[in-house]
Amino acid sequence: MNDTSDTDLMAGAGLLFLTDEQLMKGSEAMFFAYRGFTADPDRILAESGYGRAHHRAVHFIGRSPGTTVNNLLAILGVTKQSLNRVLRSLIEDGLVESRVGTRDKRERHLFLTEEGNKLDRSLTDAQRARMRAAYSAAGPEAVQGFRKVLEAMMDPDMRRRFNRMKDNDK
Amino acid sequence: MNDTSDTDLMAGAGLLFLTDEQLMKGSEAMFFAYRGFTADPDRILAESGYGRAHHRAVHFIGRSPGTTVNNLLAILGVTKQSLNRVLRSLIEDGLVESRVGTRDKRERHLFLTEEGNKLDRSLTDAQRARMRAAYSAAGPEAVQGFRKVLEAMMDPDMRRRFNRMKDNDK
DNA sequence: AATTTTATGTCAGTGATGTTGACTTTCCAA
DNA sequence: TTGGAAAGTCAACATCACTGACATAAAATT
Repeated sequence: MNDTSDTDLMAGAGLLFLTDEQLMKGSEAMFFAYRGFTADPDRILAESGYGRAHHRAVHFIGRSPGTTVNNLLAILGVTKQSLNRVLRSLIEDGLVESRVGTRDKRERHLFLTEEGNKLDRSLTDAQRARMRAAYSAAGPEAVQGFRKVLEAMMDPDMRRRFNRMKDNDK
Repeated sequence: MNDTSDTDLMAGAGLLFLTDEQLMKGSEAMFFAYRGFTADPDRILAESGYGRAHHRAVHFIGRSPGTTVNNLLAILGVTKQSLNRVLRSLIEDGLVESRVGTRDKRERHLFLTEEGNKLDRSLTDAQRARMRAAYSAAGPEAVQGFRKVLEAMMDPDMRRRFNRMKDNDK
């Protein structure tokens, strides 16, 4: 049933020995790690009555103030109907401000209010703390490898977008 | 261990120089990478009329044949009501078999049927292909680091469980 | 033997998040 | 002026998660 084919052996500039078992463990590590990754923000969000979708919207608006709805849609990879529901609640609750574009009045530019910034900061702080702890535990070389693999795992479109988003280290 | 390799990332003994910006980029990389990570299985599942919850159940049953419902609950971190809905549909569709325990008749031991194995394989193959591609692109040292950071990012309970899962064939 | 705990299953209700489809309003640009 | 892009809205629906309440059976404990 279980093959131990020659796919275990990858030849090339860097020789890579990867068994199916190692790849499967990698997948599972990704699954469990992502759970840990979202655990702290989820707790904070639950208190505020928001979910992960709100977190993502707040995060990327805080990261790129004045971003348009369309841009946010592309980053988040959801439908405008789904995003609209989230944005509406954030705007109603006074966490996000939507300003009609000056150059193109069809566009809405999104900004965090002071209250929105407060939530953003508390979420970011929590997530940063976990990232920092994980990085510290794993060591500096591990961090480089971590980032390289994550980038390689993205869909090409998202990788391009990711690398265009802000100044890259490494 | 070797603390002298990346001076731009290292401070003294075990302390990392990590700017908030670097940590934030790490978080975003995690977010985008996870989207890529689930993209291929999601496509396959959509054709079969299943979701990620089914994927996870099928995966871990395939990985540990004979596992109990309770064990699966702990691994997946969902409520029994949520898991039950998923398991019921998988059993009804003939992908999973539930056998009453011999030693403890309260327990149900879960197994994949031939059809369940087929779905599991197609999902696993897709995810493995992406993992393999990402690993190849990132290089062998990166893979080590990737795994180390992911493990450090897990909640302690899950990390223990993850590391205990290695040879768990029951 | 009686009671409690454990393991599982089920029903009902709720909420967050996502989808498609159909439509309107606004407004830039050919 | 007309076509189409951008944004918003509404309806309907699916998935997946949650809580709470309850049922059943069997193991464990008293």
